[in-house]
Amino acid sequence: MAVNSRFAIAIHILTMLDADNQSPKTSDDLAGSVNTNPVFIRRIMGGLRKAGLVDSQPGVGGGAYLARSPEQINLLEVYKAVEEEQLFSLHTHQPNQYCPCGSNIQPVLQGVFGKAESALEQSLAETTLAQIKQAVFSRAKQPK
Amino acid sequence: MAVNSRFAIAIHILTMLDADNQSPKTSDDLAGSVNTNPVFIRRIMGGLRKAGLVDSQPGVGGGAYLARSPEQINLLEVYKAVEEEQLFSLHTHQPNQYCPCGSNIQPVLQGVFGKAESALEQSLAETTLAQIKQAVFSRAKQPK
DNA sequence: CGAACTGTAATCGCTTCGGTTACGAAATAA
DNA sequence: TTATTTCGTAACCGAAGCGATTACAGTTCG
Repeated sequence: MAVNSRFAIAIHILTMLDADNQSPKTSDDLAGSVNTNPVFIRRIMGGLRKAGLVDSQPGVGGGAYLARSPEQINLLEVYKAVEEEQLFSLHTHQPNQYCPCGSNIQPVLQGVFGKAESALEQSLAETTLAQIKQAVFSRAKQPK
Repeated sequence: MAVNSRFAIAIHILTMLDADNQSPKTSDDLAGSVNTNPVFIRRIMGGLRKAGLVDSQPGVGGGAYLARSPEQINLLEVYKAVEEEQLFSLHTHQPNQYCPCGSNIQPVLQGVFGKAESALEQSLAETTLAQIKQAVFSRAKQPK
């Protein structure tokens, strides 16, 4: 597991909010569907809120709800909301600068890694939250 | 850092081997350029050997060398030689099967994650080891 | 006010990562 | 044959990240 589970959980959460945007969902409700604890949900929600994807309200009857229409949320935004670091690691220690290879390989790696990461991100950008909900609930209606 | 540094190190190693394929390179030589320890190099070499990208020989004058021409090695092969797991993690615990969302979201996620991972892999497949060497050593010849 | 929420900090056990030591096997040199 | 060099692999260590859990202050509603 290279990319942690927060991304998958975030999509799960947003799909739940999209499925019924009439009343806010508590972190307890969501944790019940994800099968984890409410604090983990609220931590992920923090990133989603900073990114402007959800809002939430404390107090009785409070909870989280989508801040935008699901057609206007794509998976790349969700990804960036919960994953900050760049995908590929370079060397943990700086390579030998007296070696012609060691002193020049890192910029070259940055180039190919950046290109590959862009390809991944573009793929994620092609799917919206609305499409996810549609896929999930059309599966739900089918007989197993 | 999501994808560990082994991938970057593997490319570094292979570039070193490509730069001079006349005599085998010891894990000590390579560790000196990467700036790490020889055991770590040999561990990575194990994956590259299993994938048929390098061969190695023990004993005096031994070491590692490319098993194929650098034009016939692309970065996707290197990636798969050193990274086994799939890129995106799903839920750590199975989601609630009594929730219509929880019981259907994982296959949907598999779909979009697989598509994104394929886009990344295709991008990696477009670059060969020969191109990496060319980029590194054309940089090395330029004045800083 | 009291109950039901959120937001966040602190801590814990587990796993992975990379560094290190150790040692047996293979190949060459003398 | 013996000594030396090198690989291959296992074992262990410390550091870091992940997700679970407890705790608690702040906010909102009835």
